[in-house]
Amino acid sequence: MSINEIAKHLNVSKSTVSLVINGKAEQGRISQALAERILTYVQEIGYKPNVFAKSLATGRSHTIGLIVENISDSFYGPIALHIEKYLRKIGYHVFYSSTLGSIELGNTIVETMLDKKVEGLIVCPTNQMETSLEAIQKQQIPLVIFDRKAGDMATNYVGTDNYGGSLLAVDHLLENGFQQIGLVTNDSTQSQMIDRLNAYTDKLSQEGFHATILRLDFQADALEKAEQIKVFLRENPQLDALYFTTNYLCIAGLKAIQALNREGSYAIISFDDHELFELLQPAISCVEQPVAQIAQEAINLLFKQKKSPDLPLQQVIIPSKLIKRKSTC
Amino acid sequence: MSINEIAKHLNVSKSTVSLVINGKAEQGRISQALAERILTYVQEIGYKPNVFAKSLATGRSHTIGLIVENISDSFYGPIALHIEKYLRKIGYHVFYSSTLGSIELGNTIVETMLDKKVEGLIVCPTNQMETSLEAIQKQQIPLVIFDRKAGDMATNYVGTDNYGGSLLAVDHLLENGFQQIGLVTNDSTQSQMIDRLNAYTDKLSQEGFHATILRLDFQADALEKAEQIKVFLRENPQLDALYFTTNYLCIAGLKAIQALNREGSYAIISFDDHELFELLQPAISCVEQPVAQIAQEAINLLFKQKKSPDLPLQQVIIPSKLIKRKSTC
DNA sequence: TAAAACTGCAAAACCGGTTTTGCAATTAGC
DNA sequence: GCTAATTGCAAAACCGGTTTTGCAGTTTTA
Repeated sequence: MSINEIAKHLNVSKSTVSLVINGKAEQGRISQALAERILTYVQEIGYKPNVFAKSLATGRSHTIGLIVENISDSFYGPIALHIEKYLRKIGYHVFYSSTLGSIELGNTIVETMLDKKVEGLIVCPTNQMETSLEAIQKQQIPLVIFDRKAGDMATNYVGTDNYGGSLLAVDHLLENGFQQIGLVTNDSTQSQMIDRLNAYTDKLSQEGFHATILRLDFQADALEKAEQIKVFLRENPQLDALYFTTNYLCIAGLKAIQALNREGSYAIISFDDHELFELLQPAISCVEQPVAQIAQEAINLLFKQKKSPDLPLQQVIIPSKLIKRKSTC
Repeated sequence: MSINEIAKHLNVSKSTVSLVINGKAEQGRISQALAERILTYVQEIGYKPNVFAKSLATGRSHTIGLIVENISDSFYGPIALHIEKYLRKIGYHVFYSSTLGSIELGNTIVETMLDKKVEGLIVCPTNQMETSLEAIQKQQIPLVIFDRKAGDMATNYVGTDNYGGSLLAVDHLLENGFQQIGLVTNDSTQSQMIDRLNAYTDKLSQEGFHATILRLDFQADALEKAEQIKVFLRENPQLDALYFTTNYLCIAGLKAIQALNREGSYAIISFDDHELFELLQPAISCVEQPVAQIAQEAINLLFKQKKSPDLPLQQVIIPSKLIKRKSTC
């Protein structure tokens, strides 16, 4: 059933029907009697306007795009949930895509999202995504970056205080008397990883302790990572504590420790919480990122920019929290 | 830049441009020389057809909808990842939505997905979703249900062999000498839960053992569930083994056990694996659902129906696998 | 009481594509 | 050498909405 057929059936013009349906009867000077007749009929047949035609005429898609590294990850999943839940309430739909850290994929994903005419994008950028992101800004499409910065581009941004959170982790280990702290991170140049790493090296050099760092291949799978961690642990028998810069690295590390039968030999702390960390023996302390808050701030920024495109770009840094799970650590 | 402007600039008609762009130059009897001239210009200016206009004209959205219970869950997340990854390759985009088990939400989500003109739907149904699902079928939109059945509706369906998988779990406990097996499930009437429960009660009654069942409020949060499990464990001190019908119930159960200081007192098995189950002490055995395979089968069924709408509806049951993680259990 | 303003709606223009039809010019067929 | 078929493209119709304009008929205003 189209608006044309409705108009024909009621012997009115389709412009009249359109105005009435969209609550613009008054502005279109349609009499109340006619408006009611139209509304009644529309209700009766359960008319739903064709979304393609509507979008074509209005230029609006009521859709936003969410680009994350991996939707099945325990950090991005809850963010995706929150975003969709909130946006649905205000009449938006969400396209999602996972870059899996691939530069190439990241760029094509941005391109196809733009082709789909999303009204806004919330993006966890891959490396070298700047050109694509600039294309978004050039098209005046609201954009919020989260989790890590996109090079040194000026964008709206939401993230946790990675440096500060990382300091909390290192301090916590030091306060509990651990001095041989190994850091396990990946080799990416992403800002959040750099920040976490820097806090560690700064603090250790400041205290006069030795920094022992393992940089894992970002693209390696979990098994390979665990293998490399095993080698690292064997080569550094002096370590009494391990700091993992993300939870999936920590999981790989725990598997490595288990494989070496060294359970309980290390004080362990991780950036990012995980559902089961509190159930492990001993439980794993961590620096927690407030996921719902990150998601909500991203939405806020996005709609702020939509409302006032000329507002200056904003950076929101959310403090992270230390969760202590053991007495010894 | 619109197709009209291109046509004007090249002094040709827009129909010619459209035919050439869509590779129908031959069928439209456009000379190769003109076709090349058009293609060159189109490339030069980087023209992208307006997706709204294209969809309006063709009736196609190249979009499918994915409705799950919770996108951030460790079962649905990987399914969402796989579906999006695969569909992107063949030029489709994916809208997602989480029902969170709410009947009301489930129905409105289906409605808005239909309004968006998705070309297909992959749905993990809530209770009482039948009317909405029938609306989908009436509109001839390809539909695949997964994880659980939608009442006794005839639909395409993909799921694991819940009864068989559940038998594997119970058998495994029995084979290892445990005879006082408690079952922790939720109170939903969803088919997959019923199947898992039935395998348990059937097997126990067949072996002449007593069934001890806790049905948790489906909507309760994790903390409440853990509390109820604590009560259950206190009231049933005879239990030597626990079978949880999903991994999140198992997690709640582990927390309850920890709170009661009864670690190691039970043989534990769970339906659905979890990233960290293998790291726990003792590690948790489970019945694993092959997530990627479920996702791929759902896609296959969807596109089969798209291709041949009159094909009979299909049910694909994928065998589940027992993962043994301890010597004692 | 004639010009001005307002009322209530239809008609038209527009959004940007796809697909069918039509028509002059050329080629083929006999 | 005249008709029929084919070529190469333009023009028109269509998808289904929104928004602006136009135009009688009525009511106000001076």
